[in-house]
Amino acid sequence: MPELPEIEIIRRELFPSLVKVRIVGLEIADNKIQIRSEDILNKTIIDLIRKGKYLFVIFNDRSSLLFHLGMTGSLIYTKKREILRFQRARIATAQGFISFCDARRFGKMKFLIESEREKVLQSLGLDPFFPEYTWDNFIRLLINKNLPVKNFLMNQNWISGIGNIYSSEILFLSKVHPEKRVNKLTIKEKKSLFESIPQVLNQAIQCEGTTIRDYQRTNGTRGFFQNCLKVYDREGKPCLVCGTPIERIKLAQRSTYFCPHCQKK
DNA sequence: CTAAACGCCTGTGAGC
DNA sequence: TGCTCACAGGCGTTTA
Ligand SMILES: [Zn+2]
Repeated sequence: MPELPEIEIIRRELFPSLVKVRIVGLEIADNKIQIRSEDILNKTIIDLIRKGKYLFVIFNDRSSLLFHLGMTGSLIYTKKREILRFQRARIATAQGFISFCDARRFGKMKFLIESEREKVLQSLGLDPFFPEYTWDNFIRLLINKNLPVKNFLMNQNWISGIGNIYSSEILFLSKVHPEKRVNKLTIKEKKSLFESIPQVLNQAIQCEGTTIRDYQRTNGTRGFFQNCLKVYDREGKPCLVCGTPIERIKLAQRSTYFCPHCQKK
């Protein structure tokens, strides 16, 4: 479900409800989640950090909870204790409840001490909104890569936060064909990609994320960037720039959408 | 080493 | 209505 913009929206929405608040309970309804209540009970949340598609709830002793929402995960905040569909875990705070719902159970929820969190953060590639996202660091990543640029964008070890929807959108804005090999990109295309990545993600954040089927904000409502998608899920529909029908192909076993006229190999 | 393919999970909607 | 199939915002592991 969620890529960088959706996680960032969730982080911003949860922040005022969680920071400076104490954990008072934990209920787990899925044996794939292994957290002991005593790991987090009575700790106070001091920050919420996002990198790529990961969200960390940081406690006063620097330990943290890691959340990754997989394909269908959501974090729903409620004042009262509620039974929600596909709920895998529920955290009670002094103020309310956070429910981790996730139909396909690809998501992750783990307790980490500080050094473990550092390791996860280190393993993730450049986040497009971190200060390390610079032109020099960006082009260094492209060296010696012989794979389709779409696959490159989706690999979280190089750049973190881009998934299947936004990779197609970024490539359309950059006018780059998704199958173009990274080592064949022109300098102009590289520059265009470098700029399009934060631009598309930013627009999606302004629109509170993309809800096509599963994504929900923390109050259960939908985002609206799905109304602004230029190519994703628009197979056969006219390109909004030139009118050519949008095509769908498979790359890395994932649907990939592009305009064959605006995005030449 | 790099890059591609597979497997994990469950739900939904289209077509027959 | 009921069945089957394709498909779904991801990623860790296995294979080539
Ligand atoms: Zn076009």
